[in-house]
Amino acid sequence: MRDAEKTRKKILEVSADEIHKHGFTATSLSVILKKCEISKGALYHHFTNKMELGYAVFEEVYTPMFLATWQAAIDHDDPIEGLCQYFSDMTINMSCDELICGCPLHNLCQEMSGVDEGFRLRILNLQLQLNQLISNGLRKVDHQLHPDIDYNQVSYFIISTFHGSNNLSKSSKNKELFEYVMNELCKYIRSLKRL
Amino acid sequence: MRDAEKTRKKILEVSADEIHKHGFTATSLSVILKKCEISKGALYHHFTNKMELGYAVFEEVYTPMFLATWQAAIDHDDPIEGLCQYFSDMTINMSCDELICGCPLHNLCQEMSGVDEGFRLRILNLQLQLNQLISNGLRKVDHQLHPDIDYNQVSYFIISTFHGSNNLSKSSKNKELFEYVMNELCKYIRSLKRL
DNA sequence: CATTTTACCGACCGACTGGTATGTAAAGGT
DNA sequence: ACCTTTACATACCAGTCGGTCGGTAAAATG
Repeated sequence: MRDAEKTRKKILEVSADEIHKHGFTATSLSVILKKCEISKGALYHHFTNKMELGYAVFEEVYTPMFLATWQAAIDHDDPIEGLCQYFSDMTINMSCDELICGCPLHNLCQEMSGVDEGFRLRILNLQLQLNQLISNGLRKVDHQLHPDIDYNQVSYFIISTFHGSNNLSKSSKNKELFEYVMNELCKYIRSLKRL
Repeated sequence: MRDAEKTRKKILEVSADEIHKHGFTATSLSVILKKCEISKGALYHHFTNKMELGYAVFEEVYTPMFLATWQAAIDHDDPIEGLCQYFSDMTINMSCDELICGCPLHNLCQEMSGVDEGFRLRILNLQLQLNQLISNGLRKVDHQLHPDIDYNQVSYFIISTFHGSNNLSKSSKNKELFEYVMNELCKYIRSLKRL
C-alpha cells in the first residue's frame, strides 16, 4: 500500500511533535525517519529540505491549531470569561509534561526568529492574527469595558504574559508557578470590565 | 604575558556574549576560541567542558547582572515607580539589536531547562531570587497598595509578562510591540496602588 | 503491453561538533 | 640549577548533522 498523502501527514505529525518537544534545530531528521518508519529518500521526496519541512509543520499543523483554540476561547458569549476559562482550563487539563514543553509558537519564536527570516515572518504573521482575534473579540463587548482601553495593547499584553508564563513551568517542572500567573492574568482581564 | 585570570575572564565575557546572541547549543567553541584568540587547550584548561563553561557564565556573568539591575529598580523610593521607570528606560535605551537578542535568562530558560538539570536548577534559583526581590520590594510599601494583593503571584506575573514581551520584539525586529506591552505593564503595576 | 512518473530506499558525503592526547614553554618553589 | 606545576598549543578523534545520488518497484498513462 503506497499512500503518498498518508506518508506526508505522518511526517508532518511526527515532526510537529518532535519540534514541539526539542525545538527545530535539535530535532533530528534521523529520529523522524525512525518514528515514521520511512527512509531518508521518502522524506526528501515530500520536502525539499529541513527548513521547508519546518515551514510546513508551522503552516499546516501549528497555525490552524492556534487559530482554532483561541477563536473558540474568544467566541464565548462573554469573551472576558471565555479567555479566563481558556486559561484556567489549561492549568487543569494540561499534564505537567505538556506544560514543560511549552507553547510551540513561543518556543519557535524564541528559537528561530533571529535565525531564519522564513520562520520569523510566519511567526509574526500568526502573532498578528492572534492579536487581531483577541482585540476584535474584546471590542465586540466594548460597552461592558472601561472606556480608555487600548485594545491592541491589551491583547499583546495578554499574549505576552501567557507566553512568558511558560518559562516558569519549564524551570520549575511544576504547574504551581504557571497557575499563579494564570490566576493573576484572569484577575487582570476581569479588571478590564466596568464596575 | 601569561595571565590566567585575564584569559578566564575573557573567555567568560566572550562566551556570555555568544550565548546571549545564539543560545547555548548554537554557540560554537571554535568561534569562542577565535574571538578570544586562544587555543582549545586554553579553554579546556580553564573549564572542564562546554556545560561547565555555560554554568560559569550563568553564575559569574548573568546572575550578578540580573540581581543588580532588578535590585536597583526596586530600591527606588517608590518601588512601583522604580519598576515602571526600569521598564520604560528599557524601551528608550536598548537598541533594537539588544531587544532582538532578548533577555539571557529567558532565552536560557527556554532553551536549556528541559535539556539539562544543572541549567534548570540554576535558572529556577535565579527566578526565585528575582521574585523574592520584587515581592519584598512591594511589601515594603504595602500600606500604599490594595489590601488583597498576593505579592508572590503579582511578582511572578510581572516577570512573566516582561519575559513574554521579548517574543514580540524578536519576531517583529522592532521596539513597537515591546513598547505596547511595557506600557500596559506599567499601567497594571500602577493599578496596584490604592486610589 | 510499453513507457513514464511517482514514491521510496539506503549508501554515501562533506561539514562541523565537543572532546582528548601529546607536547611545550614559562613561572614558581626549593 | 633543578624540578614541578601552570598555562597553554595543536593535531586528531568519533559521532552527528543535513543533504545528495543512483537505483528500484509500484502505479499511472498512452
